Amino acid sequence: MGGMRRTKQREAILNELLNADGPLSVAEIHERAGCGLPGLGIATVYRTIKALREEGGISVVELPGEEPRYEPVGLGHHHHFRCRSCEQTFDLEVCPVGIPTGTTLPGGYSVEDHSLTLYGRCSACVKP
Amino acid sequence: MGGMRRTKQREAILNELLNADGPLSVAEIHERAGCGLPGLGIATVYRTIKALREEGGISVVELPGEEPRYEPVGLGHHHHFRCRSCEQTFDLEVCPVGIPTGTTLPGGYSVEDHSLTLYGRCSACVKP
DNA sequence: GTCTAATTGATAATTCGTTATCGTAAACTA
DNA sequence: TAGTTTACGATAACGAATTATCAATTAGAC
Repeated sequence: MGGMRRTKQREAILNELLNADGPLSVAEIHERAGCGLPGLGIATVYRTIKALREEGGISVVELPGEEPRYEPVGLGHHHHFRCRSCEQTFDLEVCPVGIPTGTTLPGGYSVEDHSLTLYGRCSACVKP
Repeated sequence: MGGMRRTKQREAILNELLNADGPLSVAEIHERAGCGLPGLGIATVYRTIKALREEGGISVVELPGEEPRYEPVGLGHHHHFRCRSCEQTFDLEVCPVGIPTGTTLPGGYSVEDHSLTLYGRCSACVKP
C-alpha cells in the first residue's frame, strides 16, 4: 500500500480481499476482518476501500440488485457465481459468452463488453 | 389493469412500458409519460408500478449498478444491452450463454440461472 | 522514548431512492 | 347529475448506504 501507514486494520482488510474466493461487500469485509480484529469500525472499512481504490489496488464489482463488492485488480476477464443458499459470491474462470468485442448484433448494437452472473448452489450448499 | 380505476396517468405509464424497447426505470417512466401528461407526479409513477407488479403485469429487471427497471411480463428468456453513450437499456433476443440449467461447473457450482448484460453503443449512437 | 501527524472508532450528517400523508381532483355508480 | 370513493400531486418522512466530524490512539521519524 502506497503512502499510507501500515496498520493492523488495513492489513486485515487487504488480506481478506486477497484471500477471498470472490468479491466482497463492505459488510462482508467488516465481518471477516473483524474476526481477527474485534472492534474494527465500519468507517475504517469504507476509508480503506476508498484508499485502495484510489491507488489502483482494488476495483468495484457490481452485481444485479446487490451492493458494490470489491476485488483485487489484475484478475483478468472473469465472471461471478452467486449462491442462492449461502448468498456468497464466487469468482469463475469460465466465460461462456460467445460474443467477441466489436461484434454488431441484430438491431445494430455494437458490443464492447459484457457482464455475466450465474446463479445456483455452490458445492458446499449442494452436498448436504 | 384489474380493479383499478382507469386514469390517464395509469394509461400513460402502462403505455410507456408496453411500447418501450427495453426495461424502464422510474425516472425514465416519469420523464416519458410526463411528455404527454405534464405535471405527472413521481409518487404516481411509484404507486402505479407497485400496483402493476402486485397484479402480475410487470416485473423488475436489475442491472449491475443501476436502479431497478420494469418491463411487461411474458417476454421470455432474454438479456439486455446498455448503451454507454445514450445510457438507454434495450432488450436483446440473443442468448449467447452456453450453460443449460443443471450444469455443474468446475468448482462444484450448480447453475440454475444467469443474468447477462452487454455494453457498447446502440445503432443510433454508432452512426453519427 | 518522545514527538507529531495520520488513523481509528463512534456517531452525526448526508444522500438518494422509496413510501406515507393529506388536501384536492377526478372516476365510477346510481 | 350528484354522491362517493379512489387517485392525484406535493412534499414530508423514511431507510439504507456512505461520508464527515472529532476526540482518542497509534505508527513512524528522530
